[in-house]
Amino acid sequence: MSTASARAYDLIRSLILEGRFAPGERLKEEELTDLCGVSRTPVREGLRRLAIEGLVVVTPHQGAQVAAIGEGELAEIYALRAMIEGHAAGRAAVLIGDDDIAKLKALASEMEAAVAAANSDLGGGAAELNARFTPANSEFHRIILDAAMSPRLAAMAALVVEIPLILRTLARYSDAELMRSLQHHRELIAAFEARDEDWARSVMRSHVLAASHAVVRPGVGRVQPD
Amino acid sequence: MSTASARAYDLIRSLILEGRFAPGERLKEEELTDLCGVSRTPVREGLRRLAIEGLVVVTPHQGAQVAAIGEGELAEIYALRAMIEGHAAGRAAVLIGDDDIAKLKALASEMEAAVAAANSDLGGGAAELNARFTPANSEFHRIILDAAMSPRLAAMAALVVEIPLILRTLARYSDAELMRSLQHHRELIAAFEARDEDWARSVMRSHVLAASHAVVRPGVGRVQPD
DNA sequence: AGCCTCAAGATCGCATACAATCACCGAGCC
DNA sequence: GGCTCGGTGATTGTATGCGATCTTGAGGCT
Repeated sequence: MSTASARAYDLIRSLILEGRFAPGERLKEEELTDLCGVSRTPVREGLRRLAIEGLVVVTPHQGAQVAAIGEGELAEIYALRAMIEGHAAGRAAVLIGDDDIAKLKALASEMEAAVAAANSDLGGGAAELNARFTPANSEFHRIILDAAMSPRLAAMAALVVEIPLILRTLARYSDAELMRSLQHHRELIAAFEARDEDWARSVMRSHVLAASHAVVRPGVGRVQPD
Repeated sequence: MSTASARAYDLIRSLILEGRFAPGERLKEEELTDLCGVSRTPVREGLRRLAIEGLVVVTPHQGAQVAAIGEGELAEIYALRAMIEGHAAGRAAVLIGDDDIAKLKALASEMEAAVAAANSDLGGGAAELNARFTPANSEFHRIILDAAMSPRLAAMAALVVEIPLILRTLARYSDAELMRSLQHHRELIAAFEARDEDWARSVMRSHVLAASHAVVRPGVGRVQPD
């Protein structure tokens, strides 16, 4: 059995990423104690860990609150993400194995299918798209990150890949942007098969920066409607 | 008064960076309790934080041990550091204030003086050089990182700037390498005064990569003399 | 009316006690 | 003789109690 700390961490993290807590909302330790079914000690440990990962901010004697991020910060985060994931893709290009490439292909197909289903009138639309696309997309990026074989790089990525997820940004993508994203995935796979480090890095940078512009769009999709 | 957690964290971190603990050495919580003068709870918090920063590794039910890093990992860490600090220098070039530039100049002078003193026969040599140079150098890099005004970037930097310090790498620098390092500092300041983002990033990358080659030198300066 | 003071309640930080787990070691068995 | 299997000690993980600090609201003062 895993430790209670880990379970508390996972649960709180999931709740935040699912949007069950509003950005800026205060997280009281006793509340989380009830939710997690463990004592305050492991809850505190999980909270501190999340704080270092940037999902919550803790101020001494004031407790923790869900991180709230502004437009400017989001743009900066995407710039960092382009740098980190680009680097990872470059390393992955020379280190990745054929089995992982096969998995990436399957995930790319899954994402394409998800988009096709949503575009046909039968599909449920944005919600269903999100449900199918997002997990595959996350897995896609995770495989690349793991292939880079650098725990420190992975730790850095953790600092920037999850924040945008809080905002559940997918729904804002236009059709053209989604298509471009799918093409990036295929191009990335091609770069991996060619073992071309520069190509892979470049495509990944494009992929992330494109996503950035789909998300930090002035006046559209504000986090906190006012 | 600061919290006991913070003090425990600072103390353990200092001890590791000073080399009081050998890489790979196991850190028992009760030992640290005695050293820090606080209870196990804040010691544990500090340990977990250090684990995320990569200075120690903790395995469940097995406690913490000082991170031991190999040559390959070190090269990878320097590559990451070049990326991170290069990015930071680029941002800093457009954001830094004149007061910070003045501080950088003072620190550059201090480092030059330290090298000059060590090179003259009066100076105590490598040990004294280390004592004067290293703090000024750390402060130099810290100011640039702060000027970038990005807490996430700072968090990433924390993952890679401290590891090389465990190995106390300065003593291995040749005279030529030290001179080059000093020139990099001056060039960086020039790039800041010119507000040239690309120039600053490029110089910082050179600075870090040069340091990398001074450290990960095959067969020279092994961490654990055997 | 607005601001400051201050006390009560709530919450966090730390210390300590207890429970769970692991490593080490010796005895027994194949 | 080597291997496996419990027993024991040490160490970590978790829960809880107490003191410290912050927030909040009411009351009085300017």
